[in-house]
Amino acid sequence: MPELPEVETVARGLQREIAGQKILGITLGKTDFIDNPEVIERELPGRTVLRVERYGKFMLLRLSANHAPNTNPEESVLLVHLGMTGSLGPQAAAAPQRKHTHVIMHLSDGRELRYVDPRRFGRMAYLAGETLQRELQRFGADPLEADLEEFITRIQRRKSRIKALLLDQSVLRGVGNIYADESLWKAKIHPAQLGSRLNRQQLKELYGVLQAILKKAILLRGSSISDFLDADGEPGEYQQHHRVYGREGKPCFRCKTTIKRIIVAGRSSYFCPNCQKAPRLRKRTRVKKLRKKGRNKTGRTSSRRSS
DNA sequence: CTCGATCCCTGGACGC
DNA sequence: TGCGTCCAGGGATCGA
Repeated sequence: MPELPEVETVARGLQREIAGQKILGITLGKTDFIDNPEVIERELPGRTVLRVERYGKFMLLRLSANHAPNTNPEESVLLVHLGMTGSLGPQAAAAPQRKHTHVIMHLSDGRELRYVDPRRFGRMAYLAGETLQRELQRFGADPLEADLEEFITRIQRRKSRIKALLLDQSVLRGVGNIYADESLWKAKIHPAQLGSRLNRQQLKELYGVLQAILKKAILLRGSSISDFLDADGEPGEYQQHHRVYGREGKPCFRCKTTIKRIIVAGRSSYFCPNCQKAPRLRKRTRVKKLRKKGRNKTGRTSSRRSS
């Protein structure tokens, strides 16, 4: 599942491999994950891939201006999200086509840039100008670029569970389930803790470990679980450094307590119940009080319906 | 604003 | 061997 380090790895590989290549033509398979397939077919041919960047979990293929008739003349972008199972990489034109190959870009050096995605949870879109700017503005800060103060502000101004905040791409762009759990374990913060209840020291710690973990993972070219491969078809190695993710039932690396899995924000969350203390829940206290006094001031203390 | 539920989709794990 | 069932999960959407 490509998150920030995996996408960074693929983007760097593509930058090295295909920057400068001209897209001569494009062949589409299934297109239900593409915002505007007909625009892609019209706009991409004739453009050169100037460079490849990462933006959160997206890759931005910066494209040259186009001078073909009836096309957008400005520089523009092909936005690619790998979803859960997507991959994007150059192949020899003669290489056998993998199942679930949905986009083939024919490059000027004879190779093909192929997008393969069995589940089609990915996304592809051709964007330019104002539309592109608006799209990019939907996302929060890059965790490797944000300074400590911005990180703290972004977490504290929302009142959600910290796990949900780390996964929310409008808060921070690029963090997914693996690196959220790994960071929370390292910082000894329970995933269900409210972000607004974390103190400055905890947030400083979380900020530091998140950056360190992401940087280390990038050095190791990401985590290859399920079937992640980089642009060269090579697996990453960071999965060997996971401390909690996917380790339900196994001993905590710090204290040997059995790692547990719960659902937070609709996602599996692995944590150590000893190192990462559960937040105090205090939601039912009002109900208790009312019951003790024998009355029902709000009329909502029971879930029973009157009709 | 935030929550949970639901959907998208396929392959892999598992049970019989 | 071959079915059926369940599940994973990033993100969009919807109703509460």
